[in-house]
Amino acid sequence: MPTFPQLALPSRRVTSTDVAREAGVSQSAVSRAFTPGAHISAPTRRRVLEAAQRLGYQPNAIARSLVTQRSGIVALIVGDLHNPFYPQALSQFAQELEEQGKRALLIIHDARQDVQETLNAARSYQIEAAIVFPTRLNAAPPSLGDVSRGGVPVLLFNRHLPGHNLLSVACDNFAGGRLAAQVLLDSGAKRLAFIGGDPQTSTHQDRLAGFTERLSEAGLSPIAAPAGNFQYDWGVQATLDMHAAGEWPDAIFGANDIVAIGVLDALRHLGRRVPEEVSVIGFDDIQESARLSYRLTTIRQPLEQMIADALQVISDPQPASGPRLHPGELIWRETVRRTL
Amino acid sequence: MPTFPQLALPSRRVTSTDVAREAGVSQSAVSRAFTPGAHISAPTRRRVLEAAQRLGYQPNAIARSLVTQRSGIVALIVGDLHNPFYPQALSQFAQELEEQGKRALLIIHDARQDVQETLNAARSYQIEAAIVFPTRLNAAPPSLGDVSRGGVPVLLFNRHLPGHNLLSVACDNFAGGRLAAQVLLDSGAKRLAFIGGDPQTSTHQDRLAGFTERLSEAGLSPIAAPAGNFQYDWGVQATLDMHAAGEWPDAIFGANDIVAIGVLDALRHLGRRVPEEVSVIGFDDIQESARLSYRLTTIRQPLEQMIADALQVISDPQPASGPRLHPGELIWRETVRRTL
DNA sequence: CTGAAAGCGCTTACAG
DNA sequence: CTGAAAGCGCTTACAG
Repeated sequence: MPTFPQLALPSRRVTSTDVAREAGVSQSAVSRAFTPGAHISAPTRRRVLEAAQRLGYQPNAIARSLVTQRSGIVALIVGDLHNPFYPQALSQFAQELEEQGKRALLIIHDARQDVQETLNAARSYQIEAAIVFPTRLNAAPPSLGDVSRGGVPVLLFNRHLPGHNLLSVACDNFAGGRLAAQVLLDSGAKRLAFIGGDPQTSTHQDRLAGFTERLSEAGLSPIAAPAGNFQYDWGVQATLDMHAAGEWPDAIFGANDIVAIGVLDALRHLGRRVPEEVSVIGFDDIQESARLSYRLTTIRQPLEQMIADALQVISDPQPASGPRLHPGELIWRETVRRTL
Repeated sequence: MPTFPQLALPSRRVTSTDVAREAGVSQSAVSRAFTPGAHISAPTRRRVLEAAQRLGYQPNAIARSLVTQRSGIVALIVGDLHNPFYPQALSQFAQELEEQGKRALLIIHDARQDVQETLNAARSYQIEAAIVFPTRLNAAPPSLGDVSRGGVPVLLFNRHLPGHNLLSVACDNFAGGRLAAQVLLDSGAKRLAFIGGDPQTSTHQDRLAGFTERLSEAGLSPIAAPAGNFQYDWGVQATLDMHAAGEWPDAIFGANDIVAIGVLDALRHLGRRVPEEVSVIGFDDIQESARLSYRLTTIRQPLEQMIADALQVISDPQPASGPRLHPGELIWRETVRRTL
């Protein structure tokens, strides 16, 4: 039979039945040939695989999902990607998922709509779990718990919702806040400020609480602790505002790295020397923080551990009992004054 | 009938048949109630929707895909997310896709494996199209075309593969390179350098070719044009290397913004003043470029247009006839010397 | 080990 | 407009 080029025709998709015919076996056999633990003889398997190869057969994961009731799809729900921390986390998640033979459905959640709706839309794809990156998610959508009761585990990453019994994996922000205070205190700082993020988030609250607690143990309290959001522009503006107000700290704890970087840029703009006049410390350890022009001292979130933990939790969801916390690690660079 | 709380039981998933029973209609009716253009009377529709509401029914998109042969899934394949340009593009794509009622499958492509394999894995999910962000993809996988012949349009975003008839949407990099040269020439530059990206990519090649062409029209040629990759560290290193070699340009065209930002940081590190001693121009206009401490003059890629175009192309794929090019736009900021 | 058959949860002609 | 029925492409007991 001569072969005709089929450039114009949309080639009909080839199914297991086609392969069965080609290989001279039953359709069940070809299914078994593609199912890891199945009972099938080596010769049969080989014939099937060869036939599949010839025909360009690829099992249909959609059909498989329908019968196995497992889609292999995990939804990654993210608000926005302005903070570089999230793309980093996102891509590591997707990569890990792939290594487990799963797929990541990326959903950009519009802050204007209800998370619940977003989750529902995802649920129709029979997702096995949803990981929520609450970049813009402040308050607790009361309905969020429903989904996890509906059989699909929902995990909040990098945040927890006090009072809601959701799965969550986060950095130990309270301890991290304490650590930041400790480092700054050790450097000799006396007038410390906190430039907050979104005040409704647990990340902001916990970091601030830890920071304040440690300060009070030293008989101090923050000379300022403005809250805003977790973005660069806010770090710049808050610093400029402080300067305009004449209230001048000798150490600043930025709620996260991107805010701290805004602080650094504003400080440079104002002509203040870091760390000679002001020490600055951040939180996250995003890649940018290591750059030549920042060299930001910061508390690193153990992303890899957190992701591994999150994946482990959703694959074997237990009733949540508070957030799962991972300790942050101090990364010494050049924005905090060395003790003499 | 009393209701029992079912906290411990994984609630069986409710199907259209359950809803049909609850509403006292046929299963077909409930399907119609959820199909936009279907013929169904308003009262029936309402009864179905109410029953669905009571039962918490959500149509199963997997089952629907199987019969309609349309999954509504578009694969977004990305190498790495180091260049902030990609997360930006990625999230805009996902958002647009959602607005069209589609879903984004995020696939992180490991540079060590064949793109073809990645594409095949995606294909098993019956994706309707694949958008490839070739962050690390240099050479042309010869098999790439197969997939597009297999019925699934594959579109390269922000790059094209000369000699391969793939769908592709990109910025007009050649014209952009010319524009960069023009701007620098107008500022009075005489000794111009290009700090390249990955030399195997069309983005690098086209930008360099346009740049060089315009220079030659002015009777000049680049005093240096080292190639490396599209990352920050390379921008730093290339600048430091130039300095060490004593070859000093009065204007630098960075292959993309993140490289140009590396250049800027290195220049600051070396104590060279921008733009007084050296002008710098980039390409992309990523968000970072607007920051207080960079204020990078650059050629903006019209991301929104490019994305809209890409989506339009994959929804109605025509035989590719070369890349679809969008003109870049000059964004004036503060790293190129103003003409006197 | 292998095949025939049922069934996953939908959509969509086909009759009425 | 509505329902009964076939069928999308698989997996998986059930017999052999």
